[in-house]
Amino acid sequence: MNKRLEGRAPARPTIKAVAAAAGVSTAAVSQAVNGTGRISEATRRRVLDAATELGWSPSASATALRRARTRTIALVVRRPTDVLGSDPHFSELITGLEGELAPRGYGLLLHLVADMAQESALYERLVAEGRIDGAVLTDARADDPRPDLLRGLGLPAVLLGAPDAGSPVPRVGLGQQGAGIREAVGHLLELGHRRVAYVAGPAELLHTRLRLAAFEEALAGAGLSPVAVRHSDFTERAAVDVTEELLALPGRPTALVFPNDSMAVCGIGTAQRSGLRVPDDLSVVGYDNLSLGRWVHPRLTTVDQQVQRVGAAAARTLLAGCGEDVPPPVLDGRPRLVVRESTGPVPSPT
Amino acid sequence: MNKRLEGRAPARPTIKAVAAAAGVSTAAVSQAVNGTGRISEATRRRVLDAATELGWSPSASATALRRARTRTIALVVRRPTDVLGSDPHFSELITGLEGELAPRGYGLLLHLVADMAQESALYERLVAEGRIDGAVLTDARADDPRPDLLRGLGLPAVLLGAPDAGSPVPRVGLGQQGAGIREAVGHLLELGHRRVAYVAGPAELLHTRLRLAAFEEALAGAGLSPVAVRHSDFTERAAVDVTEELLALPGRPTALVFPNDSMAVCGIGTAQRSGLRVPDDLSVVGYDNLSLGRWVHPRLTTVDQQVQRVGAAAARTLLAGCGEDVPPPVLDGRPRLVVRESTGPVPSPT
DNA sequence: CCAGAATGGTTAATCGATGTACCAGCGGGT
DNA sequence: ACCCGCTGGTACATCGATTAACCATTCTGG
Repeated sequence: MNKRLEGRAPARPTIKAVAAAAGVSTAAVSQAVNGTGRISEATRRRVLDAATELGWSPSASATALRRARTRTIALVVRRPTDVLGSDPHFSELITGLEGELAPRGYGLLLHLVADMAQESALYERLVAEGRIDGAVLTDARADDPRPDLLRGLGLPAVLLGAPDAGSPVPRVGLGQQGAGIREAVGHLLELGHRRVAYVAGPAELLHTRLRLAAFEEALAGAGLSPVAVRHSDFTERAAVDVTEELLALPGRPTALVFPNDSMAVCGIGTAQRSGLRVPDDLSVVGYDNLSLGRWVHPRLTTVDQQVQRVGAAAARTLLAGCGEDVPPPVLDGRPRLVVRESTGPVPSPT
Repeated sequence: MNKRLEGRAPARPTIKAVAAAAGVSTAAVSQAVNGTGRISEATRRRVLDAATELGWSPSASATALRRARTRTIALVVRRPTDVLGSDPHFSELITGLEGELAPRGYGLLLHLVADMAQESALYERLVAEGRIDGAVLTDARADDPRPDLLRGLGLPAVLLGAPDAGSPVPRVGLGQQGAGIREAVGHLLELGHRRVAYVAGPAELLHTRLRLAAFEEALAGAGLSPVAVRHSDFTERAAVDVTEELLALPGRPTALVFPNDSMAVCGIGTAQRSGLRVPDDLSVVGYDNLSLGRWVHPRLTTVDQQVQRVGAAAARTLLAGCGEDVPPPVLDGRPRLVVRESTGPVPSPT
């Protein structure tokens, strides 16, 4: 054993080795593996056997260079500080994406950034370096710079959110985004609630606006208006602060609607801490339908928006945009309320 | 406007374009940006200016091919089914990794697999394709095939867990893994608990064993032994089932220790549902110190193992293994108990 | 029996960047 | 004047795979 060679990475076989082993040219190997060109079934099999024999797979870098395709998709997560609150959301999304990407040999490149400026700069760099074939954009903003940016860069992308034909990049998401919130409000109204408050996400996010509009509209349909609306940054900290503030209001709301489940759980905790019982004294509605909500006490009433399925659909749309031949995604349905234990009849006024 | 060109991706500038713009050869450009070779400061600046002018960055594929380096690290998440329970853990880990990788131009390639067989196969493929420079291994097993596999493949890797000099790949983690659990048991004993049960993670995971050993040892130190020990698969579902079972035991435990915070929260919910008050009737300890635990009711007593810092250290170790010049990670400290509200004095026997 | 078309490959250029080997020019020592 | 060494660059092979263009056989039909 040569000391210098110890711990050295074993040299990977190249297409040349396979060609030599199969007794053909490298071109033949390439054609055999890719199913292009004209190769007899017999040599094709010889080549494939040689390839598996040597444990060869085409070098991703070489292929990427030649074909100008990396088979890599970017997912950039933008989080102001340490917003772990909205993360289970991303876990589900990633699960959905991976389910479609992995079988086709695509990889998911994950990046974390602090703000939109960094995010834009990152896309520019990734494109300039030719590192990715496409990008999944989350957290659509009302005035989102990314679709135009990526279109300008020529990078395929999908934006998560309600479908919209006019967008520079395709949008993928359940239709009738407001439906879940409308259903939630309907549910609360049926239970007799009249004083309902809304904890919203960051005002610049598109879904925040859509849901808030749906919320106000649904209340207005019953001749009511929100007790209060507060925007938040999705942190659990904010959930607690806002909840405390809302519960201290003169005409204390009897029901609270949150923009995600983590916040709803924290809201419940805050209410309980201040001596209120959920749902006896206060009803709480979440959003996302995380598995956590099914097991806490009380079990969380929430809106299921099928993030995982949306992720899968987004992946398919994106792959199609990358020239891949995939069945077009079917994404029917809409956000639906899941009624559990955190909502109940309005407390009788004492 | 030619119809065929509409919507076409704009051609990215190459090193040739930059060379032409600066009036030098491509070799000069390469040397200028890499700081290698012998280039006068004047031309160096001319080249750099031309590069920024054209918005050029070296093609990642070309560089990867030439240098056999991709500047990409893999993180493979293995989850049997849909274990979102342990995911906030990964969010923290990823945050820690990204903090070190991104500034050095490294990307994080994320993959999800169902089991160890798939995970091993995935590494083999990623290496065969030359897609990655290194890998972060989580969830160390007692008899883990990955260190030997990756060493055999010649791929730099780090395994998260207690440092261990004898391992085929470096291990990064807080020392004294059992310290947190020991502290937790000590805390419970001080509160007067004598009947403590332990909900463990999957038996095949190394940290499960370490923590369990620490748990039993700490109890033994007080002349006690666990009321019961149950293994689980980290799902919230399991948390509920196991909790129900433990609470139905003849000599019902007065304290429960869980392997992560999500499960602990679900355990609390289950106890509450069956009419027990936490911590009055039952004390609960979690693990991980997720932000969620700080806000639920009751606030969760848990063990902080600083996943984010461990992630940063792992990234540095890995980068060093990839030949990058990084300051060696410093990872002092140990898992520490964070006492909050979910633990209290043992209920007086009625 | 031969033009013309399949069939089944091969040769060589190419993708974009890197790095070694080489060269032109210039100043200085003798 | 001549050789040496230094500075500042250039030419070209190379990384591993893909692909257009081309060539050698064998069939096919008239």
